[in-house]
Amino acid sequence: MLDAAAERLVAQGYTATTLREIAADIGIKAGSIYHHFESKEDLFIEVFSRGIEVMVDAFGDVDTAMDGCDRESDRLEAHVRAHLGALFEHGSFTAAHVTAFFTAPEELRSAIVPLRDDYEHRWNALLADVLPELDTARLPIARLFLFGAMNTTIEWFDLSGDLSLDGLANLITVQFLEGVDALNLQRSTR
Amino acid sequence: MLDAAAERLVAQGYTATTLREIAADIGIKAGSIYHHFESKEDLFIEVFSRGIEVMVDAFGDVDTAMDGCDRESDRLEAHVRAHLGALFEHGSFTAAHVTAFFTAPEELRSAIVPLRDDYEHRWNALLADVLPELDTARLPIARLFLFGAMNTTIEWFDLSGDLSLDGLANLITVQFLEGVDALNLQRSTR
DNA sequence: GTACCTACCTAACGTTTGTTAGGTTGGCGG
DNA sequence: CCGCCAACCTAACAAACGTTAGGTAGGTAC
Repeated sequence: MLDAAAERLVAQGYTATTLREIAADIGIKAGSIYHHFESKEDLFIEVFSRGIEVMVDAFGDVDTAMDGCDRESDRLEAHVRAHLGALFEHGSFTAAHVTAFFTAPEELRSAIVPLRDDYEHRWNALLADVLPELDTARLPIARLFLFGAMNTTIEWFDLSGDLSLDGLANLITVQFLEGVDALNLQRSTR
Repeated sequence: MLDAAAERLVAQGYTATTLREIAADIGIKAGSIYHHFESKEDLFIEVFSRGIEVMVDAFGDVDTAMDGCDRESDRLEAHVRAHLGALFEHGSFTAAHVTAFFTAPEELRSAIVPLRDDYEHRWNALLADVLPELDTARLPIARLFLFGAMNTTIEWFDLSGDLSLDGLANLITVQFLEGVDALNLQRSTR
């Protein structure tokens, strides 16, 4: 049911997604939803929360897996790959969060913001490690540029296309670190 | 009236924006809207179209103004500045387009897509000029990364903050061309 | 077997939505 | 002064929305 709600969110946004649709998707009636959640808002708070949860978990997994890694650029790329994985491989929760978060009412958003902030702080810390040369004042902006590149991929990237998620993560990382010309040098990825 | 509709779109998305709200914003009643547009869909097609129009015009202006420019990076930065200007300085049409386009129903979107494609082609041509070294197969991806960085600024950039639009355009451009470390070297902008 | 609980259903409620038919107003052209 | 038309209004319409009250089926506990 949360899955169905997340998928509808991605396709239609918050207001256009109706409880009757979600109920129909999983073969029950709209009223029955209220046995599990207090309201529409309550349901979608759970969906958005899981969206961040998936991201945070993926981030944590990479942190432990890459513990003894000395090449900082590889560590960054692994995290980029994990973020993209959360977007495309672990259900629609994260995708729903990224696409539909700003279509949700203000009260709902403010309940989610603390979780978002936590995730952003992790990225700030990571970037501070990977880019020790970078002026710390520019760090949040660098993160926002990177997030922009990563998150807008849901509007165009196709998992079944010629480019794999590994390849995409590699391209995003090298462009971010070394600039657009570095896209040439990369191994032709699949 | 189109302005009011665009502003509501930015704040609330397509479905959450009601004709009664728009009417109230400009001091008329909901039914009167139908004297100017055939339907809600019709009204928002016009809003989205103008959003692209503003971008395309801004792009064209820079093209003529930068005609005799020899530094390609300056030309790119001017176009980035123009795109950001369309987002933040010329009403809410472009902002509405970027934030709410995917919250609109499919039929409406497909009416707008040709205009979008035209604008994207102009950017592809520009990037091909600015980056002659770049493998043409990577060109659309480079554009998508750049668009990602530019368009997500509406979620965080504040015109009244410490960073000016000129400064932001400069930061985006150098990060795009030379990588994140180049953010350090830039003049501290205002 | 009785009590109970979870998971669902039916049927409606009040509200809001896009939309429409028909009426009113004010200004401009002749 | 008359006719006309654009711009607006009123008042309602059917449909769809989130939500709720009350009922039912099936399983588990004792």
